[in-house]
Amino acid sequence: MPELPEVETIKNSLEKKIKGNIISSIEVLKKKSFRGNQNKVWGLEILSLGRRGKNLYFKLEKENNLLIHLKMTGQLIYQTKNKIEDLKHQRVVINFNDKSRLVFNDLRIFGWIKLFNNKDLEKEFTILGPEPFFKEFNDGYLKKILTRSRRAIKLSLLDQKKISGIGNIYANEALYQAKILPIRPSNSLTDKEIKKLRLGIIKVLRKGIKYKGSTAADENYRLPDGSKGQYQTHFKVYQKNGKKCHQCKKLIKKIKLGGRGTFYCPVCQK
DNA sequence: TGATATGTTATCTT
DNA sequence: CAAGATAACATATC
Repeated sequence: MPELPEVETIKNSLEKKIKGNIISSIEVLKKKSFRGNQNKVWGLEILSLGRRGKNLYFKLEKENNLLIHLKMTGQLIYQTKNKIEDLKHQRVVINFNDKSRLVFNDLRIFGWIKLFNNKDLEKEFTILGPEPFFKEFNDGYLKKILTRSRRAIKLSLLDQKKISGIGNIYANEALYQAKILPIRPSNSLTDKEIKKLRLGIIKVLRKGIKYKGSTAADENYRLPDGSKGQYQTHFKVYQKNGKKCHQCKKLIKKIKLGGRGTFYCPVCQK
């Protein structure tokens, strides 16, 4: 799924391709997938690209911004003029002056592109918790949000209002890295465990970015050139149920937590 | 064929 | 009242 490392990878990759491009038109093939008046941005230049949590945004001229959320199956595929090819689940197509285009392809139609002015975009971001790479995400902050809750620690990691950018894959991997069981109540973690968890989160996210995100089994995540990420080859627990733990050789277990697949080593994680 | 996968949000419950 | 739990969204795949 597109989580922080996947969206960061798409941002970095797209930046080289579309920064400075001028939008010639936007075709909305599925109404649900685009909110706002797409005609307002015709003729505007893409000044820069940014990411906040799992959100990607393009800053345009005249204080316009396109905010994009891929949800679970969204893809952003860039095609130059000699490589134009229709995809199976096209929802929005952004055409550029140089005849290249960016296709928003989304199987399940949960994802969207929204048009915002600068002020409203800022407002959208205020509800999100700090990025794991922000200074503000320190041991004290993590302790503060965890001691207030009795929910399973994994559910706290997935809460975008508390920490932004972590999804199911990286939550599972970070907890393995920190040797903490996903079902532990958030407020039961010791100071030492909180520190290990913070470092574990940062470690797996950095590794995810290094390998250009993960395209696990049955996943739709793609880079803008259509290729797959490679972090899935480094998973320690995600979708590894029934396989041996790297450290202790016992079998990785799978349970459900908050309706989501949850993977852990019953020996290494306490 | 119905269960399964998942990010976010609306809505219900404790 | 707030926090937590759960359903809903849409669709391909097994």
